Amino acid sequence: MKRPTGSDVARLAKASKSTVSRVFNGGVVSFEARSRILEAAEQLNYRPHPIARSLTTNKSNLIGIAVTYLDNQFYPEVIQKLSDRFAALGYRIVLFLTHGEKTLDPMLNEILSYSLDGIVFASSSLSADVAVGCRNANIPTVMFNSVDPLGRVKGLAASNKAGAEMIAEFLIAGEHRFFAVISGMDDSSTSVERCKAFSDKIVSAGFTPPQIECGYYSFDGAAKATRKLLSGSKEIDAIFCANDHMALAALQTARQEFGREIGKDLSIVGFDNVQIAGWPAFGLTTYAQPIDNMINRIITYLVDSIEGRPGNDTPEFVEGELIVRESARRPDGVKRSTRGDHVWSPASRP
Amino acid sequence: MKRPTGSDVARLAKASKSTVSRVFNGGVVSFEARSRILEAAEQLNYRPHPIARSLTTNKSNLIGIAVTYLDNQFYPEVIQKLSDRFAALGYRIVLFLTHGEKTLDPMLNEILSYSLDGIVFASSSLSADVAVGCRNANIPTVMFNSVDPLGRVKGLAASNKAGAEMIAEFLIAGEHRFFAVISGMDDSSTSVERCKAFSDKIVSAGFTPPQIECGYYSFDGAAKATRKLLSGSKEIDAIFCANDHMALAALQTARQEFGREIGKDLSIVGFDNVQIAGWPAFGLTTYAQPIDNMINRIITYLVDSIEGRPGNDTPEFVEGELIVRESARRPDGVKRSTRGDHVWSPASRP
DNA sequence: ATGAAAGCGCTAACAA
DNA sequence: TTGTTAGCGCTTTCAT
Repeated sequence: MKRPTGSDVARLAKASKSTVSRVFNGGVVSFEARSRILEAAEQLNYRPHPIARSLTTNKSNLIGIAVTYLDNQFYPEVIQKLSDRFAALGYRIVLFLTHGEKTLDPMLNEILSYSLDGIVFASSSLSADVAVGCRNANIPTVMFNSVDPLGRVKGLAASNKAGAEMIAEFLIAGEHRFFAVISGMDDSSTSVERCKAFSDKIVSAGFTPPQIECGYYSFDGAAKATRKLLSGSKEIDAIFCANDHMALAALQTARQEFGREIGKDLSIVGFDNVQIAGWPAFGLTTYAQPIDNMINRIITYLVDSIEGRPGNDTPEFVEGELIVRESARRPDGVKRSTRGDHVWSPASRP
Repeated sequence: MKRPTGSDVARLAKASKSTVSRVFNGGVVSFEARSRILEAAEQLNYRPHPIARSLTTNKSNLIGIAVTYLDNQFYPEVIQKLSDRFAALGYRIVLFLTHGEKTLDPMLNEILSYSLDGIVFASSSLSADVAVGCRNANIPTVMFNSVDPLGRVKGLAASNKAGAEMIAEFLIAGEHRFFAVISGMDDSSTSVERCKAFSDKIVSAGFTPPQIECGYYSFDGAAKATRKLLSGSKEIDAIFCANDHMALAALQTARQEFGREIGKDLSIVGFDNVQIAGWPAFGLTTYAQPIDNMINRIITYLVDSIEGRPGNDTPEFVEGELIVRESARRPDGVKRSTRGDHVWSPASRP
């Protein structure tokens, strides 16, 4: 009836608790004892109790992931991959879904309550302060897809600057003239970096500074921003969106409500390369974050920290590539990548 | 340096461990003692250790969610909602992402290893056996979106039969003639029920039995199925897909590769009403699962079970409604719902 | 190679 | 109302 304990097994196998423990932890145990214990365990359907174990080992084998909304497909993708990788290492994922709360204390408290072995903040719209709080509580912490501007906690992000600049160059090479930007949140380092780099490049190339509208990282927000942009007097022919989720909204709004032909009389470029971006209905040209690479580094950093090895604590930026599809007019120099999709880089210009 | 314990607080506050415990568990404590302890706790930055607590209370406050792929947007939505609701009740979600493994034992083992207070299996493509295993290990378990054909474990699903029948009637009323079905997995009760109910209705109305192709619940699988369907000799004018994820694939494939005008010369209907289905690019007509209602019941059942109250152990089927958009030719009788979208039901036929 | 004993941080009887 | 005591199930010295 009750869940069997190590003592039960010990008793049945005529061994001691310690030996039972050793069997389940790879300790040295004689062949005889081991098989007796294994058999007893089998018979009782025994499984070590992870919580009791955690109490002594001080390890929970739980990794937290904090994300905001899951409707931006980027995050489910990240969760999926993180979960797979961590599972292979014996860790499980505990989810902290937030809603962009501005009062962070209760949330921090929540997170710290669970004795996590590590946590990754995968939300570009969550203040770095919570991550810093975790860091200060000595739990291995890493920010994904955004970084603490003050460098107080490990961060890992795509090279927003390089990506946004490449997009600007791509659009310029594609002979666009009037640029616009749909930004995420004003307090998101990710959005700010992407938009600024894009604008700077455009301006330094001698074009009118892009009109910038905020899409609040949401579908509806981006749709609204698009309406504002396209109803204005300016003849915008290229929109850069701070992420794919918003780009998808912009694309559809422009197409359905303004009759624009995407990739012909209006180009739209996103950032992230979520799966949906490649769907036939969209064919979104976008900057692909090198997710696998980023995940690898996260895992390495976290596992190193958990196991007490010193990690590289500085924020890292990883370069991705521009995936060219149909949502933006193509300049020369688009090449087929080994994976079968098309890419472009300034260097590949003829 | 080290995390402070209840004893530390007790010492500093000149009280006993028990009193400290009481303070953090809503026990009766004198005002004086309480404030002394709270102050000491604050000063030491003390927080009860959940793992130690779990060991005595036998509650982990952890709820497992097992899902397969997250690229079907239905599941992120479910996770989001479950997480929100459970969070409000003080539970956290630990994620078990599977990949349709056919060897269930290691997975069951994994799940049972964590001492979860409850678990919800939210995957129509995962065998009921794992859920039954959990049930047998005495952990409150519920299947979401699928049920155990043998009724060994609590299940909660949309009324697949009612939904699929309604879709069939809808399409018949819309004067379609040649029907096809894209099914999920053959061993998924959900898919089987939906497809069978649809076919039965079509046949009993005197039409040719629908051609059925398997889409394996995946985007690519459904795209392939669509190609098969539309390249065939039959002049199919309506496709019912066992879920939205596949319907979205079918819709795009038919549109892009076969030049079909969706809602005009080819109607496509899905099942689930995921957010994306409502996007302008798709306007997918689909049967909406009453997710909130279902989630409510799951929570109630699980919490009741956890707290030792007897729950209703029989599988439940909840009725949803048919959301009418543009992907299928409309019969008469479509009405505007209070939420602003359009619905249809056989009863509303003129 | 094995066992005895201590203790992880907490809660829960019980006694006072 | 408070404190004392005894575990929860496990790992981990330390002897043997």
